Amino acid sequence: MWSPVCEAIAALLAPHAEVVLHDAGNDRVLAVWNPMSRRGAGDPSLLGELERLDPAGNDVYGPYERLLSDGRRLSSVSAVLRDDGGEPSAVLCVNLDRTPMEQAAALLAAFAAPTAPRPEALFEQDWTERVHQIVGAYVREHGRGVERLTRADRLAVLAELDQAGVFAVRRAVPVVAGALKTSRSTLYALLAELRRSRP
Amino acid sequence: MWSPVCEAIAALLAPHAEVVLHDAGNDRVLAVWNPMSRRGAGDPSLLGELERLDPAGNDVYGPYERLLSDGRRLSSVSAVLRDDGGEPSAVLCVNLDRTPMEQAAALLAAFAAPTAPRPEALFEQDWTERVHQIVGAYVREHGRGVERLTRADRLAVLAELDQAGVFAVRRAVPVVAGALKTSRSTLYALLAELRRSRP
DNA sequence: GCTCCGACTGGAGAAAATGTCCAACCTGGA
DNA sequence: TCCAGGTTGGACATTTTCTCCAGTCGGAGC
Repeated sequence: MWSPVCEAIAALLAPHAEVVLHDAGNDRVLAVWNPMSRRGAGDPSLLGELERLDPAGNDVYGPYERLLSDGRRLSSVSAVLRDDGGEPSAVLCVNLDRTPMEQAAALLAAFAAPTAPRPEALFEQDWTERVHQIVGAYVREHGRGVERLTRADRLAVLAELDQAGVFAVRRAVPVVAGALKTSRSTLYALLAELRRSRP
Repeated sequence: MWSPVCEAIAALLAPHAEVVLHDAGNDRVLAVWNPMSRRGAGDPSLLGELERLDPAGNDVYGPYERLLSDGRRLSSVSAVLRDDGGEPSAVLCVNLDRTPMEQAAALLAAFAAPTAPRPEALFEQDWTERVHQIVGAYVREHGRGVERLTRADRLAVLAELDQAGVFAVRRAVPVVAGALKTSRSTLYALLAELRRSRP
């Protein structure tokens, strides 16, 4: 039903864009045009996340940024496609490779800004939002709602969060526990495990 | 003695660069070429800072960034000029207005990155360094070594640090106290005062 | 020189936060 | 059904953060 739209979008953004269509009902990828990450009948769905992100009833998410495993950066937008009854029937994701533009920008920026320390760059004021972004990104990527994440998933998310320095912030643990819908206890346990494996 | 050099540099970087020559001995500005911030016989000197920043005996600092009150961004480098005896005799600062380049870069970057949340942008990993930068900038700007800052100065610096969210980081107070060469107690007192005036 | 005063200091201890532990409790699979 | 492994709330230990205070210091005024 939505295929033509997807194909058109894929064609329009031809060189570096991927279009993915998910089935909202059974957590499956329906089709991929111009694939960048290998996929086909994966597991994605984002209903869990959607509820959290969708208080205003807005059906378009992003553009948010994602990192491909090979380091390329994508700008992603997702849209919930609803059937006549207003129920979500599919989710459309468009991923645009940003690296080319970014390289150009970086080149120019480097001219303006010497190797030096960064601009004003104050501390992330609203790290709480940041936590949700990271968790949300993971959830979207893996198509499993927060409550359905496996232990390994949680470990992975924690690794990212830790990497991002979240736990250097005061009061971070309770917030993360909340975002991950888990208890403080468990979080500490996972964290310990994480640090044991890569200290 | 150094005037020709300064003049040459000023001329070379003509449009948007300022060159300032400080007397290292008596905390005075000797001369300014192509002034951007109004100055003439101000108070700058940075010996206090120099000692801290100069463990490796390197006499060139920066480029670091500074913010002009009108919002323009500068890339600054300073160099300690020594006399025959190896004693610091003057300090040369070159300030380059970065805004033009930056605007161009921003334009291009905006193309690559939609309005969305920022790139990777993880938490400042080394906020400690950051604290020193902020303090250092203030000290340089006001030409008074850390130990010679007035109460008001300290309050101002704290305001900046607080603004930058430093105190949301764990273990921040002792570090800041150290950087400000003051006691934890005093720091808490100042902080309380600060928050009382603007909560 | 002496006193007063406001600011600073180190240390003591309260309060809050962070981490650790554990027994009870799910939950899915043999 | 029972088991193993993971999770959980809560108690408790530890660490950090904050407050308080009595003592000190240095300058202004006498």
